[in-house]
Amino acid sequence: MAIEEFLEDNLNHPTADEIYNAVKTKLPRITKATVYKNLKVLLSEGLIKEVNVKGVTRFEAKIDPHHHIICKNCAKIIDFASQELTDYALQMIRNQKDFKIQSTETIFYGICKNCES
Amino acid sequence: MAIEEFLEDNLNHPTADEIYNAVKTKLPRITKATVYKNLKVLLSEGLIKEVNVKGVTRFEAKIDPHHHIICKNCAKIIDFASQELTDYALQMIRNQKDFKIQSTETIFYGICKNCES
DNA sequence: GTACGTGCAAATGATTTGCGTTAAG
DNA sequence: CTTAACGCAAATCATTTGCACGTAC
Repeated sequence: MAIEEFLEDNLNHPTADEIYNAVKTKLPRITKATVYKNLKVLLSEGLIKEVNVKGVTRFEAKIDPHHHIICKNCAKIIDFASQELTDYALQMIRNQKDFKIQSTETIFYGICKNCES
Repeated sequence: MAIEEFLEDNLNHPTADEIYNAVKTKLPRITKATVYKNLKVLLSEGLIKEVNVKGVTRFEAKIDPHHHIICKNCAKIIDFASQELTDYALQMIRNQKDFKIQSTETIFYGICKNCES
């Protein structure tokens, strides 16, 4: 189980399948079911977070709140930390009465260096 | 096909399944495959947008750029229009060099009135 | 022995694909 | 006739579930 955490720190925003393949090199007998079960546990413990892009679910080790930049072409994700932006967004929404807001995250869509040829 | 668009305007952020059920009352012989095919066409034409929450894909008629407030409990989504927030976010990211940013969207997570009992 | 995490295989659910049919120009 | 959209059934893909087993306390 600690194996998952280890992996989370290394790769950037892998899918469940990518995690499975990576862990398999260390634990050849592991199955996807086990990976999913552990991801679920880690999620419920708040140790990791899931991000959804174009219907693809990816996971990341949860550090502090941050934002994401996503390539519209290859779906690559990079983090963008900015407490300032978080604060500003929360400021904007402060008098929303139908929801009790708990957190916020901004997503930027664009094309990464690799994909603009 | 125009039927889909019609629906998009009415319901708020329905899933493919909800769209299917709604359209079926008008066109009883329609199938999910047709709904998916049309959703794909509308997406590629830029007439609708998809939003992903907790692995659930929802669709909305594309109007102008806006943000979303999502209930962590029931996954209900409501829109939050704020050009000001959009502008601020783009301002924050302006000297990002690895990505050519095209758009941005902020998501707020919270609990809706209905779900806080 | 009791409980928990595992591997495995089967089940589920969403989305996609292939294909024969149909309606419109 | 030709094309594009459709309905249908089967296929695919991600994720989940049930269950029997082995290890640790």
